[in-house]
Amino acid sequence: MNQKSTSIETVLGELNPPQREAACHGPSPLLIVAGAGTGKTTTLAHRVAWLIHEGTDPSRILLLTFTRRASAEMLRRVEAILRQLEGGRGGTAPGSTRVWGGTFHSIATRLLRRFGRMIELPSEFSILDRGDSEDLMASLRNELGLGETGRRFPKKGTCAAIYSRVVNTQTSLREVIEHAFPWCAEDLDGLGELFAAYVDRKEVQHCLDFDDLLVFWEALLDDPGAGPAVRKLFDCVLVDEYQDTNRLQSRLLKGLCPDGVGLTAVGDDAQSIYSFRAATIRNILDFPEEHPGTTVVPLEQNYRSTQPILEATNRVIAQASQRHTKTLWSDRTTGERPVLVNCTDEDEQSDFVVEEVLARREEGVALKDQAVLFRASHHSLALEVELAQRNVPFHKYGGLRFLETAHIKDLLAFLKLVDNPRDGVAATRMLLLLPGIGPVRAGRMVEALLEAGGQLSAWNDIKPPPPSTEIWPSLMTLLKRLAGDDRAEQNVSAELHQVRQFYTPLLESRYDHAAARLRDLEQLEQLATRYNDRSRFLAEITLDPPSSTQDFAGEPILDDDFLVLSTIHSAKGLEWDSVFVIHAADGNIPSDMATGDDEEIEEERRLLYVAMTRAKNRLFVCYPQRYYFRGRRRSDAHGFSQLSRFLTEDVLECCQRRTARPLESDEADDDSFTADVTAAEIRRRIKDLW
DNA sequence: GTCACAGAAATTTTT
DNA sequence: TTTCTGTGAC
Repeated sequence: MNQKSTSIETVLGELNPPQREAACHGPSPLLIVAGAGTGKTTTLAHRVAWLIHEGTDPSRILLLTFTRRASAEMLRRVEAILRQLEGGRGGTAPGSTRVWGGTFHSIATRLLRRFGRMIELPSEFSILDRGDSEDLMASLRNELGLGETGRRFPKKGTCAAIYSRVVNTQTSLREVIEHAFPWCAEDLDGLGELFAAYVDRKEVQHCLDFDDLLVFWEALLDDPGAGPAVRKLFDCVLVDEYQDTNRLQSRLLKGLCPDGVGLTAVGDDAQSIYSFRAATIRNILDFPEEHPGTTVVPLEQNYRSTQPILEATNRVIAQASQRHTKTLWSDRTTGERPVLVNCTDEDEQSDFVVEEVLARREEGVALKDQAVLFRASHHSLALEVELAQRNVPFHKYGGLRFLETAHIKDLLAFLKLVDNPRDGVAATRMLLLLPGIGPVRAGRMVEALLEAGGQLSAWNDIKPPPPSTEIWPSLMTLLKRLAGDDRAEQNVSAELHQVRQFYTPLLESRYDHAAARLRDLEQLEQLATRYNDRSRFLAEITLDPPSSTQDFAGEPILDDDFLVLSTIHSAKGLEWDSVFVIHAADGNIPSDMATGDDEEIEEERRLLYVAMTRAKNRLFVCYPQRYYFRGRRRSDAHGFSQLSRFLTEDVLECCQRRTARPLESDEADDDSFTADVTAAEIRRRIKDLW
């Protein structure tokens, strides 16, 4: 006993006073306002460990995080602390804490599978990812004839975005359209009709989309039977990244902890960057009113960055209009000031980044400890080409996911259909792969399937169109084998293998670069070897898709070193020794797509703030002065850009300024370079004569 | 009904 | 560069 309390003291001794106050706070509601790099993860991990140490049953703790990766990291640290407390006397093996950890969506899935029946939801449901929702919207739009009004109807992606916003903000369709999608005002009625059909169809098909997971979780909490049962599961609920939750999510917390007892939220209003997903900064600002008796603990000591970097980032965020004021400070007072890098164009920017990254590596900073951050996924394309040419390994996070590529979705459609034969989205996708089957025929076949209550045998008597007569029986055999009872001992990977054998010839006739795509399929198969439960595999891969190609490769090789390329959104919560923010020009940050109103612009400011605060020791902010308009006839057409409006004089005072062009180049080099440009220019001008 | 091709249009961030 | 829409052949 005595020895144990000594060691908890030692463990807590690693924390500064506010961190410690937060970690050891009692059961009343707690809001930790944690600035960038202030040891938020450490504090939260210590809090969980402290709760367990104080006697809370780990399986009665719910830890909600933004990604599953964040959840895994947090639990790993909790376990490490617990092991420390036990003095290595065993007991806390990795993965043994049994804390409920995951994203809102994955926890929703678990709860709904278990309690869904109490609100008349089938426990066997499939999850539609964003692309699936869009596909369903598209086919319903055609069925309803909404595209035939002469004017063009909003695209499927826009429809899905509007729908999701309505659900997540819990406001009326009219309001959402007026505020966020004014150009769709004329389609108000059509959209209403479409959304009604969408809701009905999901019900018939036993499918839930991402938003449904949250909506039905709330329904569970509101239900007189299920609500208390769910609430009874948890003594403590902790939420990370609270600034990026939406109204619906805050209501879920209220439903879980109506009186706020056992509730902890952690976040930083200055880092709220997900309003496009209906996240609202109001959640964190209003938390104390929503949960009376809240203790607010601010964390302001930054352990990540040097003071010179913080000075610049503090000035970026100081211009924000509404925020919970806090000034971050660090006792790492020495260090280089951030560098503003002036590049003539994008190629020079890429050059600069590659050179500088390699120079850092020479100094002993591994590639893995360096990152290049950008606003939009395509901003890194030129850099990717340059890195590939110079054999610099890199991983890219964010942007188009592996799972969203057509061939992967094709392969998974077979499995999804077998898993839930009512899943019309999967069925349609699969059927369209067959020659001679188009949207009309596929629609009829799906209808027949649904009428038969999802019995695949409904297709036994189908007469396929001539081009598919040969392949049809083998498809039916495949589906029956996958759906058969003897599959109990089958690994998901083995199932995928069977599908792949059937699918390969279809893929080869349908897509270019078949070899590369087939490799992807093999990797997916590899990934699936860890799963024996098909439903779980499908749910997990949908809710938490592998975020980079490399994630497929299983265990990372230890000496594998690579540069990180990431969208700013995907960089949330992470940190690197050296950070390069590229394309810091107006139009990119803030994005031209997001300068509609002041709130959007404020969010773009926070985005730049998030990017810059990822850096520990070195920070480079690059901007190309000139952009070429690619693709069109005149290859020399270009425009000049302005430095991002958020990098004001005030901020620049804290920075060094540099040009990307190497200064050491002697005059001869300079001359030859100029001559080169001139020759190219002359050639272009000659071409322009035609 | 399906498919292949052509031309036009749009183009962020993600559970 | 991808995605959508329209057209015409089978």
